[in-house]
Amino acid sequence: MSTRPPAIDDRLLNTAVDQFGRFGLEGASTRAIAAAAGTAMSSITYHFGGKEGLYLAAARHIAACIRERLREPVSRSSALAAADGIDAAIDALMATVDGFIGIMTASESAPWARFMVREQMAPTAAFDILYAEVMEGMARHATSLLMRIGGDRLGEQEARLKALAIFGQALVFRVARATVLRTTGWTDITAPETAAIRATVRSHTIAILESIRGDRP
Amino acid sequence: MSTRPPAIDDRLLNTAVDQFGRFGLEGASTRAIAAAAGTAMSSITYHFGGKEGLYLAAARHIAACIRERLREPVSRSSALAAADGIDAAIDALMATVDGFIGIMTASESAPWARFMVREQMAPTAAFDILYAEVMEGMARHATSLLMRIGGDRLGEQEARLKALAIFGQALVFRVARATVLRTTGWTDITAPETAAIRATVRSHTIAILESIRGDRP
DNA sequence: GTCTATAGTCGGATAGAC
DNA sequence: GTCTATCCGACTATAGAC
Repeated sequence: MSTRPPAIDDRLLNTAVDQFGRFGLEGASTRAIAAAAGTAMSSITYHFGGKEGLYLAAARHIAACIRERLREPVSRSSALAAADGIDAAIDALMATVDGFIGIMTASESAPWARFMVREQMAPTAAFDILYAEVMEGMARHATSLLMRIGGDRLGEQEARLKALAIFGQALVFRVARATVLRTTGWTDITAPETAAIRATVRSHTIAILESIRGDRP
Repeated sequence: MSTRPPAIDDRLLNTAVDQFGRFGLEGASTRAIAAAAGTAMSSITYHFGGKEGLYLAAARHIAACIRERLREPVSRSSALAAADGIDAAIDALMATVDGFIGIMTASESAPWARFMVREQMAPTAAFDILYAEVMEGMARHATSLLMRIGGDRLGEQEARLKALAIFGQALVFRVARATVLRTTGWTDITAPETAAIRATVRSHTIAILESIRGDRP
């Protein structure tokens, strides 16, 4: 069985992520989504039960795409984290941050991000899906690594805030994309720009982690 | 002249920022905005020429609010930056970051952020207004301070990326608010939570700036 | 499963009363 | 300046042909 002709519900999901991300649940129109997916509007009713069902399915679709994209960095990070010692924890955290930078700079994440940020700032039931499937795991993983690095000098809540701030350094390059392009003069973020971002965020993160390590009494 | 009863166009602007931020330009309805502002829909036509005019006016309104809120931190930072030396530049940058954290944690920035992030990820003419009035100045200011701190070891483009990443640490606490609340267990971000965020971002930023200073040959 | 046709609601713009 | 009344297009949902 070839995978060439995408099933109609797959095409609906992809266009739904795009349109809902741009215009929101009430702003997007099922007419436009169906038309862009090359089908009739009533297909949405048939496959997803209606507009809201399609919206939640779009959230699950995004979560699955991100998990797929994170699979390799996460397993590499976990392998590194299996070793003992603070250096292993640092390497593991850097691998996770690298994976996150990869997503934030990839062009495919643009529609995901529009959808997700909307949910972050005005959450609906879709946020529960996204949090449980994507954010929670990353936050837990990064927090536990930071606590290993910080030892007993670092409380769990402090570690959580540090993890959020560290990821924020990469998040800005997706979420404030228009400002990034204007200030840098870039027209797009491709391989060389990603390398520059990676170098910046890596050096910052190393500086932050060294300062945690250096905080020992 | 008292300022007590807000003029109808002021009420329209505030509700417009909220509704456009939540639902976008096409998702929000002028009927709903007018109703929430306590007036007739045709007032929007009269005062702003239509839906699009109101949208651009909302962007200008946000820019004015943010500039007002940044006035004091910016002048403090500029005063600190007037002194010679790297330490003065570091103090000035920290003051700017502090001001930015203040906005990102303030509850009043929630509607501004919804509107602005939407423009960042799918820019319209409103982004030109926001960039020119708000982002450009902050980016330039922070970049020039970073170049003073880095000396000739730091290129302008590097400094720009560093500025973006540093601000990203604070941005995440507004833009990924739902995730922040879930992972920390907080129900809101008020004074004590802001203090914790401030401590985290300050310590990270100092570590980053020290690493730049330490990069000298 | 996918389509067309239809019903009922709500959208923005505009004209005109006051 | 602010309101009400009206126009017409676009929306979601649903019924039913094939």
